[in-house]
Amino acid sequence: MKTPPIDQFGLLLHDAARLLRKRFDARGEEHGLSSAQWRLLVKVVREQKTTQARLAELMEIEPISVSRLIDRMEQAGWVERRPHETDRRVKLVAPTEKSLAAYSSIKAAAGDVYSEAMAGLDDSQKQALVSALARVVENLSSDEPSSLCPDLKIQA
Amino acid sequence: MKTPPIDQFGLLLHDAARLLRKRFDARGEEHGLSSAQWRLLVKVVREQKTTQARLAELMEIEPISVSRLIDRMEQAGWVERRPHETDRRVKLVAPTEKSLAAYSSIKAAAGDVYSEAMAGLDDSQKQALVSALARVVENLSSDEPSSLCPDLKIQA
DNA sequence: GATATATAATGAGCATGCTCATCAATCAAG
DNA sequence: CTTGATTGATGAGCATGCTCATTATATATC
Repeated sequence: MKTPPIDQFGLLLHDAARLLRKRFDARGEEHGLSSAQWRLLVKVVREQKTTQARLAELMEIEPISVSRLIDRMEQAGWVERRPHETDRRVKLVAPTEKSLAAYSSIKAAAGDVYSEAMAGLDDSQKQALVSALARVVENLSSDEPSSLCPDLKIQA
Repeated sequence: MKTPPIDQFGLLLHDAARLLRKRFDARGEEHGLSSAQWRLLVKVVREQKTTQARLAELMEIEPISVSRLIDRMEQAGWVERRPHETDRRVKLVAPTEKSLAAYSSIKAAAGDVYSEAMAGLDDSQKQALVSALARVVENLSSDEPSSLCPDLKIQA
């Protein structure tokens, strides 16, 4: 296999993400959690009790998307929505016992899928891949679409 | 910024793809083509006249997804569906004049977005990123979900 | 206290992917 | 020729993201 041209970047990135998601969801039949739900659950477990707005900020998606995700996850018994003590606008999201019990085994499954995805790359290549992706995310997360920020360093 | 741990791989890949898509679609207001439609249009222009089944194979997505995409793209005047001369099951998809006229300028816009995404990476890092992504796609495209194929080489 | 603004969550509706199921047309085996 | 399997396209319905708009509550300012 030859090294692909740079202009395949978008296609490759898109396909890799889609295929990884698909693979994870296929594995997910064991636990009944989609990849999007898994990403959210990781945040919820780490934060213990969080507002939906903070989850949206952490995941860098829109609050409405969090709302829909939590709708389904609450339905499936992965998380609970509880009222805030003083601020009645807020709903605090907390993991259920079911989530905490399944957490480590799902984490292991995620690790397996990542290993499959990066099979054949050595450790330095894996590290370079993850670092480069982090740089891409950082570049594209900027508020100003045209700011190229060439001075930022990824490995500083 | 520190080098992120490997277990952020899925999150980073997902976010990078989503942000790239979002950035492209934002740029797309100039031409009225979404990133998914752009991916399909590239294939259609290259192949000139193709069946939807072949497009699905090329894009590694399901035929039904191609069908829906083409529904919208035909509506918007980017492609045409024509009957096959002998096989009445088949619909041949062809680019319109509008597509051919806009092709190069949209391609340039895509290149701009890729440049933004990979800003701050030097040429060898970009090449390594694209190669690694190609390897990931190859790993995950395999029919057998558990085949790790450790002997395949990316740069051979 | 009254009013204006900001924030948290969500409703409506769309795009892009998926699975499962269906229909029509073709091709292969007898 | 007929039966049966395969293939090309699509319908139904779901998940995950989005934008735009709305509702309810808090907070800041006059």
